[in-house]
Formats: sequence, C-alpha cells, structure tokens
Amino acid sequence: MAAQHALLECLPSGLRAEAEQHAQQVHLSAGDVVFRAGDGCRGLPMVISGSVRVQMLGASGHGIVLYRMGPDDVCTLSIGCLMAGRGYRAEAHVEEPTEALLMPRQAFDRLMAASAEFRQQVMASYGRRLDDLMLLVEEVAFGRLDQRLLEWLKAHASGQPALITHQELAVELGTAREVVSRLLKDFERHGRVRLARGRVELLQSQEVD
Amino acid sequence: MAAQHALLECLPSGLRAEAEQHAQQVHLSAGDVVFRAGDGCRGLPMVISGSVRVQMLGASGHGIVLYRMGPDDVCTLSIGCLMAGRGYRAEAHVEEPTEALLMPRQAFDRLMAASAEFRQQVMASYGRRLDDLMLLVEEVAFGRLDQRLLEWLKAHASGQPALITHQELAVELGTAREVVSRLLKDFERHGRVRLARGRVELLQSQEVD
DNA sequence: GAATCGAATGTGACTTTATCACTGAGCACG
DNA sequence: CGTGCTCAGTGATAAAGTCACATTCGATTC
Repeated sequence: MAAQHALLECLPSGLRAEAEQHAQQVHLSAGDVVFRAGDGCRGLPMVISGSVRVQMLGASGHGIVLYRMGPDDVCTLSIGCLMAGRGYRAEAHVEEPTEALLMPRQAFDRLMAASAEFRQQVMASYGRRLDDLMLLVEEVAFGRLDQRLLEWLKAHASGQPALITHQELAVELGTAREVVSRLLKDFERHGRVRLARGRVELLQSQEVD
Repeated sequence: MAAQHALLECLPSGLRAEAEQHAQQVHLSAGDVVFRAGDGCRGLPMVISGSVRVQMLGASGHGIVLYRMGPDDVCTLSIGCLMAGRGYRAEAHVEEPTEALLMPRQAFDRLMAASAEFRQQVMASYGRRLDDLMLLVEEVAFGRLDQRLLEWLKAHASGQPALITHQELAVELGTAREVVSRLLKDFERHGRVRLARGRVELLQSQEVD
C-alpha cells in the first residue's frame, strides 16, 4: 500500500494498522458514479487521489455542483447519512481516476473514539464543507451570473482552455444552458473569451482582476 | 438546574456531571445577537429551549435565513469554527427567550472522546444541517418564488396570522422586499391571503395542498 | 468524399425576478 | 394635531429563466 490518506498518517501506528486493515481500497474511473440520490451509505469514503464532483438534481431536471472532493478529503456527506441512516440527497461523479478508501462505520467510530487528532480533522473538514455550502447559497441567491461565470472561468480556464460544454457549465453554476450560451456569446463579442465546440478559452487580458 | 439538553441526558452520570460543571448556562432574550459574521467562536452553544435564527448577509446588503435552532439542537456551525479556528460567516439572532449551554472546546472534546452516543448524536446533527443547506441551495437555485412564499406561509401562518413584515419575509426567502410585496398583493387579489401592516393571514381555503 | 445523425450551440419571444427610484399609508409620540 | 418614523405599493427597466425551435459541427457510415 503506497499512497495513503493524510487522516490516517496522523494516527499512532497501532491504530493506523487497524484502520488500514478494515478499510477497503477502491479504484474509481472517470465517469463512475459513486452514489446517487436515494442510495444508502455503505461506509465513509476517503479520497487518496483524484477528483470527485458532488452535485444535486432539482425537480426541474436542472443540476447544480455543490463541491468537489480531492486528495485527503473525506466525504462529509456520507457521515451524515451513516449516522442518521438516511439516503444521499446528492450524487457523486468521478472526474479523474481516483483512489479511495471505504471505511466501515464501526472502524470510523473506533478512530473517532481513539484519536483526538483524527476527530479534530474530521470535524474541521465538516466545518469547511458547511462553509462551502453557505458560500454557495450566498452566490446563488445574490450573485450576478455574469460575474459567477467569469470567476469560474478564471478558476478553471486560466492558462489552458477549459474543455467543457455550455450544458456542463450551466450545471456548475446551477442555471440553464441558454443563459450560459448567451453570456458566453456576449463575452466573445467583447473579446473576453474565444469559443469553440466544447471549449472555452479565457483570453489573457481577462485573467487578471 | 432544571431543564437540560437531550445530548447530555444520554451520558453516564459521571460524564454528565463533569459536562455540566464545565458548561456555562446562558439566558438570551429575543432580539439578542449571539454572534455576527467575523466573530470568533468561544465554545459550542447547545440550545435547551427557545429559538435562534441563523442567517447570512450578501454583499448587496440582502440577507437570507439559513436555518433555525430549537430545543436540543447544537450549533453545528460553531463546531467548524472551533475546529478550524475560523470566524463565523453567518449571524445568529435570538427569536424567542432562549436558554442555552456554552460548552468550552476542551469539555466538548472530552465528551466526543468518551461517549459513543454523544458522538453519534453530534454527527447526526451535523448531517441534518448539511442536508438543510443542500435543500436550501436547491430551493434558491431552482424553486419558484411564489411557491416558496406560499410554502413558507403554510408552514408559519397556518392557524393564526403571521406577524411579519414584507422585509422580514424577503430575508426568509433570500429575495427583495418589493418582490415579496408584489407576490403578496397578487395572492390577496386572488383571495389567498389577507394583508395588514406587519401581518399576513393565510386564508383557510389555501392551507390544504 | 458525401450522406447522415446526434450532440452542441444560437436565437426569438415571453415570463419571472431583481433593481432603482420613488410615492403613499399607518402608527407612535411629543 | 402634526411630524417623523417604518412599512407597503408601484412604474420602469434590467437580468435571468423558460420554451420552442433553427443551426452547426463532428463523428460515423456508406
């Protein structure tokens, strides 16, 4: 076992060995769906490497990206499902080939009991996610879409063009495809971006604030 | 000490006595502000009775209600701040006279270490809050405002009229006062509500679905 | 290479929300 | 009884969402 999760690295070796023994290592390929809305939770996923996108579907059929999980993240969403015995409300899509550990509830509970460090990290991670969601609420409720789109592009399309469709961008922002298309067209007319099918390039002059 | 918090009731008596010894009981009056955006966190608030509204302010000056805390709730938001050492992003307003315990971080950590039951409840409560926020994201992103307003009224103004201003309703829904005014006026024209200054009465025929 | 099909994008018309700048109404207090 | 409040109503305009299509690009097949 070469790569490991930062949360386990901080454990004393005895606990760590026990944890590794109970955890199941899984490999996920790009495009895999880790869980869907309504699914039950079979353990706590801990991401070692890769990237997983968590999003939810509205009644209208539109979706919105809630957050992403990367290396050394734990799926805080799963903790809630695990503890409350509810199903997931969101769905998780693998974006890049991902290595993860699936920690059974029993083992997770033992770690929480035994290690103050582990506890602290898990709670902190929970706090960050809560924070992310609050930020998202604020953006969706009060943010202007052109600004949000521009910021997304700055974050994801600086340096090299983003390979993404308008539909996918709409899900990133929680809006409709047509709205994204029109905004991008406007940006193009103003020389802020260069567009091609499935590709959005942010022009140099726009990358600074 | 008469009233207590459900989370402490489930503890063995030794732990419970210790917890009660370290926790500080506080009384909050309607209108008090428990914390504001940017404040540091001085401990974990646990609500015994009463009601506290948690909301955040957008850059535009508009606000939106995130959730409410009632009897036997813990302020999950505080755990994140406590663990990550960040300030709060939201603000908490007392709506009804409220009794609460303020549990210092040290004491909280000892409880988390010592009681599986306590741990489980805290994590479950965290999960519910995440869920609330996800639901809110969906509503704000995809919900129609007239439906959201009507549902708010059904939840808070069935039986007796709601004593609330249009401005406050706007904050409940994360929108602008004018929008609420217009929608309510429409509802009134269609005989769904009766309006008075600072008062919205949902008419009987509307209370069923 | 041309035909064909499906996904991705473009667009017009219209509705719903948001914003701005006011006006008017109800209420408390001197 | 004014006189200031806060609360509510409204018109004009802009931004965003919805619906119904038209177009275009690329890959696959012939």
